Amino acid sequence: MPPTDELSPQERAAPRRALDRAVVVEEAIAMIDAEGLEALTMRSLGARLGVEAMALYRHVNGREDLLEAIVDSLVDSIAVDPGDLFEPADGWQAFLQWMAHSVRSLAVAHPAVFPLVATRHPAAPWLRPPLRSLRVVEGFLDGLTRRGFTDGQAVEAYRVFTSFLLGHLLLEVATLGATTSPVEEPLDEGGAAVRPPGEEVSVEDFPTILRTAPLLSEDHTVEEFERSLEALLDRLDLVLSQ
Amino acid sequence: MPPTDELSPQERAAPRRALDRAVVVEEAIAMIDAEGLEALTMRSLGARLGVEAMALYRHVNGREDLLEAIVDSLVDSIAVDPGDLFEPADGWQAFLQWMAHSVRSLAVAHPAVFPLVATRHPAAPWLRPPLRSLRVVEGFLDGLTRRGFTDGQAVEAYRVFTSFLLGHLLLEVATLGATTSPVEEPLDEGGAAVRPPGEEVSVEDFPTILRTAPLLSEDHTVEEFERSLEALLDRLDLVLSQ
DNA sequence: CCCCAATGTTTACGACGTAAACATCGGACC
DNA sequence: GGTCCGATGTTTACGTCGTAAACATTGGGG
Repeated sequence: MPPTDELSPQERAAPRRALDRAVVVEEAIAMIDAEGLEALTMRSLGARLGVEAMALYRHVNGREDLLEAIVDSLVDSIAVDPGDLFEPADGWQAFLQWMAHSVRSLAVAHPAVFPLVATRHPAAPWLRPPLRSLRVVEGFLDGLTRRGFTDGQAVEAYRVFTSFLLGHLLLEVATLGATTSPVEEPLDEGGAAVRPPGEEVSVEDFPTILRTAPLLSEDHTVEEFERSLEALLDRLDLVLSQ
Repeated sequence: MPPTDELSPQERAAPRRALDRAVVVEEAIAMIDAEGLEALTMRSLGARLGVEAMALYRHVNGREDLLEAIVDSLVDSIAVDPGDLFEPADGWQAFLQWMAHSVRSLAVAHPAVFPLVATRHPAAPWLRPPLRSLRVVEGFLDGLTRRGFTDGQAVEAYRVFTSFLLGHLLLEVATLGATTSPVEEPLDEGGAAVRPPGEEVSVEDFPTILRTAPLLSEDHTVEEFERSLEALLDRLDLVLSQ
């Protein structure tokens, strides 16, 4: 091979990568992870990539399209059963466990982006977050029907499964954001519409909360996820066997 | 009584109500219901109230505070067991059913606001959306402990209950938004980064989706909610009895 | 060699949230 | 009854946002 293949001058010194759609999206995700959703701005993302804001418009059709692409990118990283990893004989329970943990690891890896995945309107009304891509839904339904579910059962499982994932993971990333977030706000401030100190509400007025406070502040997100997943599988098992 | 008590001139002719925090918040909710979250602007809300944007700042500490107040207002409308409506003897199942439907009616009444309730960071990390007010949590925990739950069981029930409500209701309002929303976007547009027509992805490439499409597009949100709620109660029952 | 398509920049505009100074006005108090 | 004041709404202004449009640059193919 010819030696002309060496690094070109700007490849050596350039602190900025060549821009394309994938790079823009990837860097946007990294930025949200690092500084939060509200910090993602066309201008700031451009700056992060060493480029003016308008340069991004060559690769992305505006901010909305960028957010859409971010969501798509994350959802496409969900590992649906590869087919050769699990034999159908492994059972649908293992299959669903695998999928659940795949989605959960996505959420935990990008807690600040997950609310976007959860709340943006999907392309079709029957595409339910967080399993909101055709590829993933196809994999889900196919995986179940190949393991003995009827079409109706698979679709019903899709519905309860998405509800389960959405509820648990949204709450999990919320607590994650709370413990990691920049700083705890003082929650009070001299201002216009603040309550007069006489009628301030406080935890003191709620005896049951006060009593259970130590329990409430324990973090059980992980076990909770596992046990609720188990419960869901049990429930599906019951529905299947009748 | 003296006749000076009659309507003052501006009360007769004024199309705008007297402003205060409650009115501002109430009108903001109405506006979101009518035109969506992104249509809520300080300027537009002011216009709707017949007032300049800056007038709102007398009653609300900026946009963030307004959104917070909207969420608080909705959450405070959740009817927790009034205590005289249910006797403890009615059982915790009826109590939880009551609460679940109370929260659900809130979500259905304000589908465009509910995502706000679901995703905004609560005041404390253990305050889980959508049951994110001290009053509601106190009512929840007290209601259960007065019906035989231990503190630990009540707190665990709080966790699974919030996950359940969040997942189901967020998905329900999403479909509601999809069927009600202004207009279905064309989803494609001549533009920069559109796929070349050769490698367009389409539902046609996903046989299982294609086959189950009629099932997928059926709307079962109501029965799904009821049946999942039943399943959750059964599960709690099991945990209780052991 | 020249030209053009792709890529990034400059400039500009309107909408947004909000700080600050100003205007208005109805009741409390002497 | 006049005078002041606090509450409420308005005006003006600034910085930031998303983005349209025109322009500059540049590297590879005829």
